[in-house]
Amino acid sequence: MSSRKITIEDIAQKANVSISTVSRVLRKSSGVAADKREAVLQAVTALDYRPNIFAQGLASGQSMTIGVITQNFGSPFYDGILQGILLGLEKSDYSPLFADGRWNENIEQHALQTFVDRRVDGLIFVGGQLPEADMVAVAHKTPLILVGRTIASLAENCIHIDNFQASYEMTRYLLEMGHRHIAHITAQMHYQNTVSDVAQRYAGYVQALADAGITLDPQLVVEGNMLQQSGALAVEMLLMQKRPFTAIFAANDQMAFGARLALYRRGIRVPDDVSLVGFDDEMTAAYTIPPLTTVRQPSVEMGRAAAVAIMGLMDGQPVSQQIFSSQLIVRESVLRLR
Amino acid sequence: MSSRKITIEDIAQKANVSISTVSRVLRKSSGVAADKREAVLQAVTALDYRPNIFAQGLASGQSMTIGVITQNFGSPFYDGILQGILLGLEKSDYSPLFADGRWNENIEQHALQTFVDRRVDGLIFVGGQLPEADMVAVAHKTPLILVGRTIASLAENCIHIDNFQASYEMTRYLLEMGHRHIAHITAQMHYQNTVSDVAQRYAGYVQALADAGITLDPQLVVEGNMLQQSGALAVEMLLMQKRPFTAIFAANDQMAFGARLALYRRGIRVPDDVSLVGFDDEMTAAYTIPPLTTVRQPSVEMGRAAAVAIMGLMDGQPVSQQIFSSQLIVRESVLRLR
DNA sequence: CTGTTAGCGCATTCAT
DNA sequence: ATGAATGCGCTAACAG
Repeated sequence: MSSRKITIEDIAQKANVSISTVSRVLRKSSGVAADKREAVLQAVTALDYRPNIFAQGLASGQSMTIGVITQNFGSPFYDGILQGILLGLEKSDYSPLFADGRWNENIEQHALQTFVDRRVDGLIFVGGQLPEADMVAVAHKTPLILVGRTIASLAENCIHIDNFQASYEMTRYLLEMGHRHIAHITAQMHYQNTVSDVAQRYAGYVQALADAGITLDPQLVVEGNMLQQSGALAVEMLLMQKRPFTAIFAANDQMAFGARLALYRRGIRVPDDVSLVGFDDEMTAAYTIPPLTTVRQPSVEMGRAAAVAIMGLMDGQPVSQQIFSSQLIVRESVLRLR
Repeated sequence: MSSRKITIEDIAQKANVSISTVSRVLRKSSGVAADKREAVLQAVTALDYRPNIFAQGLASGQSMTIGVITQNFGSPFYDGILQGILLGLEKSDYSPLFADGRWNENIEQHALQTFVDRRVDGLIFVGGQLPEADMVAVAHKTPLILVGRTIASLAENCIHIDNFQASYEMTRYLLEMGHRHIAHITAQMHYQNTVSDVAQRYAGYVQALADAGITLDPQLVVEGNMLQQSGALAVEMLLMQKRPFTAIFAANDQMAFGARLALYRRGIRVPDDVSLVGFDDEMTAAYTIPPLTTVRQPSVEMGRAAAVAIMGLMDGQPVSQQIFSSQLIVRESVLRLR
């Protein structure tokens, strides 16, 4: 039912030029007489010509695709980044290819291999588990940008916020609201993908307390795994210790949600009895009861920046490290102590 | 720094066979002498040969990719489906290509065009806005599977739950709990020949009421757009009408979250003053205050089924419609009326 | 069973 | 500025 695929040759004929001329105007390359260019363009639309991407790739070596390796479709923060990447690439000629590493190094490695096979022109890692050495090796062969993860030797290629600073500010906020006993729900610091982020958030919390002349109470620091349920467990642990506290600072919103539920189960009111804050400003944070005070990372903007950066890299432009600023989102989950 | 790309020819030489023999063993096609096959395989691993996907595509016309058009990275339900698709494709030779239609027909159309240009071998739509006619036209040219949306003339290609039934059961549940005035937050149900999921949910609600001998009060049905905020607005509208109701059934969890917040703002307790239920069982539904009663769709399984189905289609196997069963998840957001 | 050959559609020298 | 020719790496007849 479908008419034969129309090729560059068809339009060359219709425009009374050679195929190379057609190729030229399509590739926007060197000068072509205005009239001929016009004729070509006309033929293109007239015949609804669609270049064969395989032929293009074969002949040029470029795929016009950029590979994006994420860790978890469904994680609001990461999804924001994906949206940003999509937006950033929207009006370019590049298409993104996505893969989900699922927090698993082997799967990630496999995804990477697939991308290499598919000859992606550029690579964006959103988070990631691969060892630094591997990343450096990859960066050596393919333009690469990292979002939400920082690797010292690839600092130029990283896009992220200052987690230490953001955490410091959040803790300061709590202190200013009169809180003195602030619990912190963190996560394994050696869990690679989140290591830097979480560790820095912990460090910011510690520093803010220190600067306020408050001695850190190790018992008020409990460890979760970034998922909701662990936030609930963390609260249980906190409660069991019978160590008084008036506020809980969870290293991410998901754990804050879990904490919120555990408090509810215990009949502990938020923020009346205990204040609660998170980190990430997930979509639902604004719709929890009460709305959660948290830190917003400009994920969409970061994603878009990643897209722009990778295109720059592929164009051979030098890239510079980009640190975005975060924003403290004050909502109603914190009580001001008198 | 990179040694010349090694091609099929290199391994042909090293294995002392012709390139076509190499191609044969790689393509797993017709018989090849065991020893030669072995030699080829050995050479392949020895040289770490990677077929050029463009050349393959150009010569064979196949891209070994399947395009997935979703509507919203970040929506838990859809993301579950994506995960399932990823799982289902994992050990096949196909790679998924993703695009986000963002509930916008134009963007979706654009994504589709991109996929066509990239010569995807199959297409999976997760939800979608495209008119039925377009979908049928597409299905005519490319194997296609639809998840989370039902189109009558493409019934065989659809994977979904029985939304009518699930909604009916949810409404029955509310009725059994003693509720008589049940408000429903729905969404636009456009496209004449297409009964959207939302429309079916509405229908199930209506039918359950009818079967219980209750006259539908049109004022208790308000329309949102599936996003949180619209759920909040819906509640405001409901409240303004001063029509009494004891329960709210939102067509999806996101709107239920919004509704929850609006109720909180008005000082209306859940479930003490009004019960609230949603649909989809999003991740956070279990962590809202109080935990939300909702309907679970087996999204991951559905995604996997989609992957299997599309591969079957591409193999020319006949496909049969698949209806998954949903599950009513009873949590604490519903009060039993005496 | 296996080698030879002819394209697949386009980018790119190389001439003109 | 433009046309002709070459080849990208591989698959698929086509012969043996």
